[in-house]
Amino acid sequence: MVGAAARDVPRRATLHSVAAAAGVSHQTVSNVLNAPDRVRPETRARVLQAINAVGYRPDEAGRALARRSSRLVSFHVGVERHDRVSMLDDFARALARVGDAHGYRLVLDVAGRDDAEQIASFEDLTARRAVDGVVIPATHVGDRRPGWLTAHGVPVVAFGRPWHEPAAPHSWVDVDGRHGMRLVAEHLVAAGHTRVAYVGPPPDGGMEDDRMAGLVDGLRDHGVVHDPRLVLPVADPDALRDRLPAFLDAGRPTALVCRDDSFAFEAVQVLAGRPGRQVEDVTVTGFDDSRLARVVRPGLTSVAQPLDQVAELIWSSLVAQIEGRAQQPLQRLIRPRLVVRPTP
Amino acid sequence: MVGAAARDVPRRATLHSVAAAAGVSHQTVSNVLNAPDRVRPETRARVLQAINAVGYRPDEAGRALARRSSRLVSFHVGVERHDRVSMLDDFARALARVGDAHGYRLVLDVAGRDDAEQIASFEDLTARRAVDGVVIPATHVGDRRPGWLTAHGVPVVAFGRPWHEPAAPHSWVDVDGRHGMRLVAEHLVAAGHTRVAYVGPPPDGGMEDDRMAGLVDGLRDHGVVHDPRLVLPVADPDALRDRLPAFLDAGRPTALVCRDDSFAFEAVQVLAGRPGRQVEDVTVTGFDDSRLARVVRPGLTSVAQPLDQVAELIWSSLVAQIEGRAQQPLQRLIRPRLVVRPTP
DNA sequence: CCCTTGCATTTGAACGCTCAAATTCGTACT
DNA sequence: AGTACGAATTTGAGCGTTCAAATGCAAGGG
Repeated sequence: MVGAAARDVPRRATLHSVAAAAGVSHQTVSNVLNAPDRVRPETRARVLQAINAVGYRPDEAGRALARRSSRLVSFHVGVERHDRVSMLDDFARALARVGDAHGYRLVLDVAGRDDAEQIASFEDLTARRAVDGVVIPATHVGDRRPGWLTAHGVPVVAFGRPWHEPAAPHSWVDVDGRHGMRLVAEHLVAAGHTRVAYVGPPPDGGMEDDRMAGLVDGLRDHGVVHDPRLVLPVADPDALRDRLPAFLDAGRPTALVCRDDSFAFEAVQVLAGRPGRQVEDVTVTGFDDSRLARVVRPGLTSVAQPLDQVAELIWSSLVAQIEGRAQQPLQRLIRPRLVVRPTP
Repeated sequence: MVGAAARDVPRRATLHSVAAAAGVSHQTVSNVLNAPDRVRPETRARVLQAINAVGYRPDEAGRALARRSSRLVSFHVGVERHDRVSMLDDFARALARVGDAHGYRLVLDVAGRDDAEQIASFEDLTARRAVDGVVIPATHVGDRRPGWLTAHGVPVVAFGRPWHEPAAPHSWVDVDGRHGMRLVAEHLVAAGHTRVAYVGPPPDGGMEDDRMAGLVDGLRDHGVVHDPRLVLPVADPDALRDRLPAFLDAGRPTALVCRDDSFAFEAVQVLAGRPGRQVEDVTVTGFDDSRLARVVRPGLTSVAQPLDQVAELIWSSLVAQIEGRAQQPLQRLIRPRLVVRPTP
């Protein structure tokens, strides 16, 4: 039953059948589709009419084979997920949408437990010419993937800086977390806070340092000296449950700047659970402006990642690389904006 | 620079070059890969050796053209997102992972604002032979997409029942929400609850009715008659903020069964905000066992959708349809399980 | 000893497109 | 009038695979 339709149909329209119908050569039909300016307007109209009459659509496999390009890009994620709140979802959507406008599509590849395994997966994918390029949606300190891909001539753009090697020659886009945290600091100082604490994972030589430094710098720029004791290093948001209350009692901060929305969310929960105190006693801020930040109460002031812009940049570089007209790697830091959510 | 590697390489290994190296014909090499049992073990070993020596990998475009199948399946989502918490993420991951095991890959298609637009997108995709089939990750009452696809011979499996037309001939997999709610009811009755309220969107002739009915039936089966006044119909979780307090005061339920985790999450927030009362005074349950249910406090007892199993079923049917050996449509209801999270 | 059978392997033709080069044709230039 | 040019169009090859049919070859039956 299923699939029968494909067999019943007299025959699939091809470049040749359309050409015959329009009284031109197959290549003229191809030109009408791929380089309309090369064909005379009257001819073009006639061909277009024939195309519509038979409902012709170019076959992707034929195209891919002839142009040696699938117009497919791998969105590569590891098999395990670390983040409690996923931005991946919104990001993948933005990427797919923008890619469509460029004539490219996104393939979801879930493979590999670590860099080595993922690199093996890239090797396979590109050797089979299954994709034209790769998007790496998140990087980590010491990430070997972008380097491998670039070294092997595979078009790639990473979302995330090469922290360990700032001069790495591959393309990347990242959100300027430091700037984001400065915005948070500015906002808090303007609201009268002077005892501002930072909550997040300990320094890792990468993003963690960057975010915290942004806060400290931002506070300083607005006349507030950050007390180094007002830092609560916790690897995982879950740990806040045990450690946050004592931390609050010891330092008495009036604001809690969290490394991301997961930490912020957990912090809010802990605050809400303190007997005899109001959640609102301490202002909590997050980062990512995830769905969590939007639904939790009190609403979380958070730093929003401009995902559409990131997607736009990624494709512009990726397409340039794929089409062989990439002058130099794209290496761009994007300034996020602050989304202020006043406690109701 | 980029892309240079592809040009420098002497020449890409093909079926022919491997065949020449192994001293056999191209077809024998093809057989070693696609039908190993057709070739003598010694020959097979020799060919395999040649394949490894040159690092040959079959070209996907060539394959797709010859077998008229891309081994690509569209994961089709609309441009707008309705859900506050997305399971899409986990679901897409599960689907991609299982698909890989079947030799298929998932393409992320973000297109269309309504059924008609999405159908146009399907039409295009299949006419270009860009994909072999489609997965529809969520259906709605009156959904026209699965019907259109099936009528046009496009392999499709929907995640979600055809509520308006139970006998619809297309393939689908769904989670038995009614059963899930029965589990919730059973759990609550066992915990001693008798005044159990339901919170969720008003009846829609589909899933909404099903979930609520499951609760009512479940309660009855365990000796509790559900008071029809203990239903709070709200279209959106946000509305709970205004309406839940009065509802609680009026009916004094001891348990709040929510249509899904978004509602449950919102309910917990409202409960936590009530002056002079404990969150724990009322037990809240959710549905989906989303990330939200896992991180909110108190932990939400929720109904877990067995996404891996769903993915497994979807691919089994999809692949059967694609390969033309589908006997009859897959129409399967899966029983979810209850994840109990005791309030600490 | 020849013919059949069946297995292993080879041959050649698609599949549907794009690219590069060749051809046609009308126009302008000498 | 003859040639040169450029634009529009056509021709033919090639992309790398699979499928169907043909061939080669050894073993078994008459």
